[in-house]
Amino acid sequence: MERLTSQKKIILDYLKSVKTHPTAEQVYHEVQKKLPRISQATVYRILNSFKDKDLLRIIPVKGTAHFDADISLHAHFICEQCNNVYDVSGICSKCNFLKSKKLKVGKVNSYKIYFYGKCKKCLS
Amino acid sequence: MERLTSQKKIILDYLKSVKTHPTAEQVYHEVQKKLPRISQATVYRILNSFKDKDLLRIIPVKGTAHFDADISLHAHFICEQCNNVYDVSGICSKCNFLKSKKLKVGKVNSYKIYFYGKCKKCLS
DNA sequence: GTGCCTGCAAACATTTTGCAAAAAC
DNA sequence: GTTTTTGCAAAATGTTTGCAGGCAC
Repeated sequence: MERLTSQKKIILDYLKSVKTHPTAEQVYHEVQKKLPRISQATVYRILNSFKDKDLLRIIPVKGTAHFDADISLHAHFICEQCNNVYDVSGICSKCNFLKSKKLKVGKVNSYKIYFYGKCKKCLS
Repeated sequence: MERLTSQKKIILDYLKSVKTHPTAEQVYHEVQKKLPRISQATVYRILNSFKDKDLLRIIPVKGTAHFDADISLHAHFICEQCNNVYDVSGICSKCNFLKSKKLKVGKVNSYKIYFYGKCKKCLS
């Protein structure tokens, strides 16, 4: 039976509370404020278990995983300058043909759309 | 001035010759057959320089970069079982609204579409 | 010959693992 | 009390870097 620990609660609460998409490192530093003795290994283990339970999605940015606890269908914008990740909603609903479950190459379970560019903050 | 070395030639030839999307490790092992003394560092350096010159695209699969020397606009299918990457053509041309250069969050330079699922080979 | 490029080894960043102690149930 | 989970440290993985020697020009 799985156990509900304060570490899991606090990590999930944190991820749900932010609109950004933090890395494991950022989760670790933020959660550390409430649990000073937590270790990075625990953060990674918990994030992986959440991923396995489909509680979050991973956005790969330059070889580093970013975590998104909003699993509703939406695209992401990745700033190539600051590496921050932003949500882009409304795009996926227009792409009906992306929803096809079969392709020549195999059976599709899911799809992802990523935009790359320069975010508002970095443009100014 | 940049110099044309046999390492660069052989790596690019290899990437152009395959329809798969090899990792740096796979490039290294393949190129090693022709250049037994090549090092992994050289492979990484050359792949990075090709990326900077826009000769190839990177497809991130579970934290590992796969390299695609076909830079024409196309989507990718990633098999969640064997981690192989396949091309999906014809999809992007249907997504005209993805070509918008402006989003609320910033200025778009490019976009990518990834499908995830189980490939033909792993299904059978 | 000059200066870019390579090979080697070491460093680096991110993530995973083994294990004993601690916490959840 | 039993079993899962944690913290710590070490290892594993993927990638980058410093530097001396080698090769392209």
